[in-house]
Amino acid sequence: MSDLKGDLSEAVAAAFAAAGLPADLGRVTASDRPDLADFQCNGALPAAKRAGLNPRDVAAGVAGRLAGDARLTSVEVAGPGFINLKVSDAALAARAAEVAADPRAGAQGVSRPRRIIIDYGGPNVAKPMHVGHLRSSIIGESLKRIYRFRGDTVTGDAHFGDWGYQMGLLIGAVCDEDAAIAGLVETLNAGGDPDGALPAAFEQVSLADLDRLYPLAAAQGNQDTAYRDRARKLTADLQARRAGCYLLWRRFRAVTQVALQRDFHALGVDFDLWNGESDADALIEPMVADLAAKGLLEDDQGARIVRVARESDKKKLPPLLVVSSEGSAMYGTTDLATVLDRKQTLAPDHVIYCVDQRQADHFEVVFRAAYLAGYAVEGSLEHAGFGTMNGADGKPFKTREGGVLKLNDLIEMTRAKAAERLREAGLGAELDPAAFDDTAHKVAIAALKFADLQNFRGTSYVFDLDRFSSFEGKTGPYLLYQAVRVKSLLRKAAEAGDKAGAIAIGEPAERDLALTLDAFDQAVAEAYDKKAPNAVAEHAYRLAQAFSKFYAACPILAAPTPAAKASRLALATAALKQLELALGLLGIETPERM
RNA sequence: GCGCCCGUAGCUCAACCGGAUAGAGCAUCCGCCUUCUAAGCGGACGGUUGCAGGUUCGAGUCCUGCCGGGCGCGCCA
Repeated sequence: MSDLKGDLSEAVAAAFAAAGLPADLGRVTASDRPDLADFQCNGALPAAKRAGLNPRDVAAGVAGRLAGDARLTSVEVAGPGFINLKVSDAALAARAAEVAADPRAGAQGVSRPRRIIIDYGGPNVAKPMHVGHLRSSIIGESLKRIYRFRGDTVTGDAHFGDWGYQMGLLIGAVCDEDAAIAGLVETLNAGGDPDGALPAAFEQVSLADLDRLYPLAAAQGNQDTAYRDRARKLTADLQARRAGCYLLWRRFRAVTQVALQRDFHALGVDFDLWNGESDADALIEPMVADLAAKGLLEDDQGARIVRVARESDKKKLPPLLVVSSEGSAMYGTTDLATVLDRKQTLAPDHVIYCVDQRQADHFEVVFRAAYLAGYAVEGSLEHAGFGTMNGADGKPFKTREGGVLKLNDLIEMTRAKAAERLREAGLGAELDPAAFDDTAHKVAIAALKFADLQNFRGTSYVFDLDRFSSFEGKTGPYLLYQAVRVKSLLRKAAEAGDKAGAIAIGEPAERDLALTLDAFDQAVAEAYDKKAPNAVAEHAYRLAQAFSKFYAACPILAAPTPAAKASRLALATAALKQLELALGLLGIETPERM
């Protein structure tokens, strides 16, 4: 089943071909001028250019061949050679009925499903998530759902940062602060069991400790060479699985995981794999040997590297640093090993890295090394970068106190506001406490996610607390509100025994709603192709808006005739289904009432 | 210094291979609840798309230069 736009494109393409013109120019799009037409085709302009003809004559020739199409009420040539199409109410009604009957609400799947991995470029161990982490999880989750919806087999991998220098820094910092721990680490390093039980002293280390110590240690490492060298050595010790470092690291990982799981769960973000950089560790040694065997590895300044620069590069890319002069695996090493690991375990057709745009160069280096080594097919690794979230001053977001706003605090803040708003609306008495909390949570998450996802992934944007916790206008709660109004309507209709029936289109608001329902497939396809969930967000908003206008203009339960009531109930039902599907693709859930 | 990205309404953001009159929300102002949830609907106001050239029948979109901002550039991740 294809949408009206697709059906009309076929008809217009056929008319182009019949007129001796390239059929691919017969592409139909939604009209830029809704006052003049429902759909348009601009293909006569380039066709005329190629053939050296007058574009209006070409357009008129094509229009003449479309005159008999029963779906069209008018075909007109306008401006320099646009072909304007108006579709009949009957054709719109038929399409709306298809959407109503389709579990996918009119959206098609891909013709050739692929195996996809989405790498969320996860947060680092030892650091609580702050608002900046919203983007990768929200965008990655939405992409995962969009790809899955279109028919691909998708694996989402958190890919935590848990295996680098920052771990060595933290081990050192914790030891400096607690002599007992320092002693234990030393003793265990000398000959303990890395897979043994955690010493009680290690259990005392909390996430708050790590959060407090990390920035201090990082700063110290930047200016103190001896401090840095010790951290590097501890990193190497950790990677060599010396028991003191390794067991302490396991504690770091555990306390971080608890907080991360809480935040991800609150956001409705779920990973199929909770892997981290450390999970690729076992592959590193054989991989290094393999790279050496393939002649890709060079010694340089005490480190071992793979050169990836090309003659054609505008900018000289640095090499991939595989083994540091300390013998440690680097960021790029684990990333490359992860590519290899995935090839062996999941054999993906395509991998999408949903990571901050600033890491574009890093990924280019890793991807090239992977292609050189034969760990991935050229072009199968893709960095879908996103922009940074800034404060009003254009710099990364900070609270008034100067610290970074923690994600959990943002969620709680927004949830409290949603609860207050729900109480004002009188739902405190109507819903039991559990349902009330659940609703407040859904409203808050919708507000946060939609505020982010309505922006194109690649743009950096200004984080504005008021906007993120706003419930009016182009916001998540507005979308939920429209869905909830339909649900309420359908409950009342069910009580009265009213049923949905054949769809008829008459009122302008009904036409607009039907046309908007038809545009869902295009929005999903665009989001898929461009890795841009904002296309779905935009469609969801337009649909909600079209429904709200329809709701205001066309009485449903009090429709003038039983047939009109049945038709409008069917339209409302279809709108709800598509809206909930679209919201689902954004990772937003709809409550029953609000 | 080299490279990448960005500059659109007072603010925050959109804009489908280059198409018609560049769209939303917020803010401001004016209307609409005795009828299905007013977290809503209707209307008004708001633009030389940073600047200057170029390509094109047609440029926010492509090319060149300039101005302004962000980011990256081998042992952090």
